[in-house]
Amino acid sequence: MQNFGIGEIARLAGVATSTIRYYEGIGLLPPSKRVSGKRRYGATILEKLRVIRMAQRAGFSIAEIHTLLHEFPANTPPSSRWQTLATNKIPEIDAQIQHLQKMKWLLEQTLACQCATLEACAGENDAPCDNSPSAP
Amino acid sequence: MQNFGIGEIARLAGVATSTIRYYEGIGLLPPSKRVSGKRRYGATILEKLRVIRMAQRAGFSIAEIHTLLHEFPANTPPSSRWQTLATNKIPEIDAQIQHLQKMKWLLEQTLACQCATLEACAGENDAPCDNSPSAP
DNA sequence: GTAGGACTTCAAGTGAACTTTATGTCAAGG
DNA sequence: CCTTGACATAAAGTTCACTTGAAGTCCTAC
Repeated sequence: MQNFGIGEIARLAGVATSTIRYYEGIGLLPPSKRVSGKRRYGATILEKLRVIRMAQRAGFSIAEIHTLLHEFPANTPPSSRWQTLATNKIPEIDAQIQHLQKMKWLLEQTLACQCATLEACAGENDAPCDNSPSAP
Repeated sequence: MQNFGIGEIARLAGVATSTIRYYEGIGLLPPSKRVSGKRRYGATILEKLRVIRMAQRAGFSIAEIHTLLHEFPANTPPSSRWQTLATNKIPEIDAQIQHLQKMKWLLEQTLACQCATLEACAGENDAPCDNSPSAP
């Protein structure tokens, strides 16, 4: 069953081989079986990579995914793991959506503007929100 | 009129002095007048900094702000400048909003899930969208 | 005259998530 | 026997928008 080389896994999972090695290096994936020095994988690695990618797409950082995968007591059911992280993440996502909607509103305002100078634009249209990426 | 030191401007504008020097270094702000080697500013710098901050909050990168400020023909009215960039930016923002909404949906799905393993979760809930930050 | 504070420059560091590079090993094919 | 290609490691590079550090200048106050 342990039949795939890293290149094949990378192609099947749609990631770079360097990414897989990197994940292993930071402990996101467990050290793989080796055959004469080379990594050999079974199909389960694909599911693990899919979990990682799904979590990334859900907005989790690598550090958070590490928590999700490895920092719960061994018998914690996945639903609890997700819930712990997701209940914190959803308000973050809501805040980001709000911020983007204010950005969009601001741009639509300025599209309609006829200010004589950029400075005048800035003066008339206040900052869209306090969720600026640069805000503390 | 050219009465403010960089520290005072930084306090008034709510940015760090290093940020102002950095902006000048990359050409986002013009080289300032010097008095015995030290930067001296008039009040217009505050408006320039406000334009920059507004543009950042509207989602523009430093490079895009540079375009906005310095890479149009000198007589281009500000409304045209904004429009050129904003019409490209708004669809980007829409895409980001969509992506975040799908992330939220995905998290809500997994909150309700009872999968036995994380891998099962990943298998049942497909990737939220093709707008992944890691997508090409 | 010296201590303090604000300023100067230039170079290097930060963080996230990888990618790229340099160098080396290994088995298979011609 | 030799080349090719996939793999290995370790270290350094990438991007963005700054920040931090080191070393020095300048003016004011005591």
